[in-house]
This record gives sequence, C-alpha cells and structure tokens, in this order.
Amino acid sequence: MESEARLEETLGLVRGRGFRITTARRAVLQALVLGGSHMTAEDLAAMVQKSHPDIHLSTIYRTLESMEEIDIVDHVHLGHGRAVYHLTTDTHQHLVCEVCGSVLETPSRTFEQLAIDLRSAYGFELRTHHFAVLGRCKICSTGATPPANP
Amino acid sequence: MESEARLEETLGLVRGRGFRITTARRAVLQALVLGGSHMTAEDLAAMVQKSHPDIHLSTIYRTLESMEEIDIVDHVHLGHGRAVYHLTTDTHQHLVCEVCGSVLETPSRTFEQLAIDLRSAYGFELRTHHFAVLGRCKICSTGATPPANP
DNA sequence: ATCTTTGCAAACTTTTTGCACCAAT
DNA sequence: ATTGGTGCAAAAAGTTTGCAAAGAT
Repeated sequence: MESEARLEETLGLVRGRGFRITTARRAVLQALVLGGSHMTAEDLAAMVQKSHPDIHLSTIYRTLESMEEIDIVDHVHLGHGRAVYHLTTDTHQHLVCEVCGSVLETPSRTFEQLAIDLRSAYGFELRTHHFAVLGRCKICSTGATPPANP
Repeated sequence: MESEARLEETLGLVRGRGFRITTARRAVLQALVLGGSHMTAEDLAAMVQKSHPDIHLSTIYRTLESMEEIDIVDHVHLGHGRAVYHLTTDTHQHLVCEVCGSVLETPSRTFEQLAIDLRSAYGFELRTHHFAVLGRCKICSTGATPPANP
C-alpha cells in the first residue's frame, strides 16, 4: 500500500525534527494522506474522529500548525474563511469556482511562467500551491452570469 | 478634483441600480476612492468615522455587500482572515509577502497569459483582481529563510 | 523523570443577523 | 407614506490560547 509507506515516511520526518509521534499526529497525517488535499480542519477532525473520537479540533489545529512549522503541511485559503490543508508533497494549485465552489487541481507547472515573470519584474518569489485561484469553472462560466472580467 | 468626479460617477451607478444614496454609502465609497485598494472593513470604518463617528462597522459591511452585489466593489482575501475591499475600477493584482505582510500591486496584464492558459486547458475563467498572490517579496526572499518552492 | 502534547473551556477575530428606529425616495 | 437602510447588541464561524492532566521519550 502506497499510502501506508507515505505515512511512515512522513512520520519519520516528524521524529527527525525532534517532534514526538502521538496518536493525534499519526491520525491527522493519515487523514491528510488519504483524504486528498482540500481538507479543512473540520473535515480532518471528522475523519480522525471516526477512529479516535476524543481527538479534539484544537488538537487538529495544533498538529497542523506544528506540521507547517517543519514544512510537512501547508495550507491555502480558498477565499471564504476556512483554510484547507495538504501535505507539502502535493504540489498543485487550486482553481476554485466562485459560483459553485468546485475545486479543480492543476499542476504547479501551469504557474511557472508567472513565477518567472514576477521574479524578474519585482524580485517576488511566488509561493505556488499556497494560494487559491478564483474564477469560474467551465460550467458556471458558460451559464447565465458571464464573468465580469476584462 | 479627479476623485470627486469618481465618487459622483459611482454614486450615479448606485442610484441607477435602484439603491438609495445614504450618508453611510457616500462615506464608504469616498473612503474607497481616497483610501487605496487594500482597505479592510475596519480601515474603512476608521476612515469613515473621522467625519461620521456613528457609522457602525456593521453598516460598513452591509454597504460593501450591497456594492459588491452591483459590481461596484470587490474584495480579496489576503490570506490571514480579513478581506480587503476595492472599487472594481481598480484592476490590479496584489502580491502579498507572507513574511513581512507587504503588499505590491501589479497590473492585471501580468496575469493575461495565465488566464489564457487556464481558459484553454480547463475552460476556467480567471477572475483576476479577486485573489491575492502569496509569496515572498524581494527583501524577504533574499533574507535568511529561502522560499520553500520548487 | 522530563518535557511535549492533549483535552477542555474559554477567549479572540472577523463577519453576519434580528429587530426596532430612522431616513431617502 | 413607504420601504430600504442603519445602529446596536448579540450570534456565528473559524481559529487560538491557558491550564492542568496525560503521554512520549
């Protein structure tokens, strides 16, 4: 099983950085491995609590925070408040439809040219996969309300 | 005065859409015209309250909501919670440094190629100037912690 | 044994809402 | 005179924190 190996590898990193391996951390990382890459803290809590009902939401937040410190996890704000979390090994972008809320993934490569442009024009180092791109998905953009974009 | 004209023009749109012109709306739109394009609701409240101390923050939010409905105002989430608001006539992008928080503006044109790519690959209509781009500014990216980006 | 991490409850921040009053048309 | 807008206070929604107890090393 690929995902098992991925979990163990990640746990190795955690230990390597001097952090303890706890039930909560194992469970959260497992949920991140299995659950895809648009999981909110609450999604993760729900998933984790299926097997470990007393792992508290605040523990999820603290775990995520620790994992971000050591670059194992990253989060993205999809626009309307709640953040979504994913393993840093998932390198992709989110295209979020602001009409229907659907999320499309695209490889980071799509943003390479933009990164180059911003670097040369402004010295700005784009952190791809740390922001969501808003717009309208194929279905919603061909519907009644056309995009109000120039 | 250019900004006066801009305010009156905007108020015309408000009236044209069947919305009433109130002291609060005039004041908020004025603040948006004068205050630049990274103003949070609180920033706007502070600005408005200099001359109209009893315009409540909740009124600011409701005004912004109404103005968004009729496409006069748009907002962007800069990552860490609070949203910033701007007139839709300000068409530019925000490059937000996730280390120092500074905000750089870039013309929408910078994102034209990306918009074209996303449209052809996914049928996704990018809404430029509705998202913030996170990364590290020139100063912060040459400092101690290098960007963790491939 | 030590020092991290957790559970809980409570605080916090940003935004939204219910309701009675006020004001623009 | 109507009906839409506002002030206030209180509720949501999402996240963070203080503290004492539990758990990993």
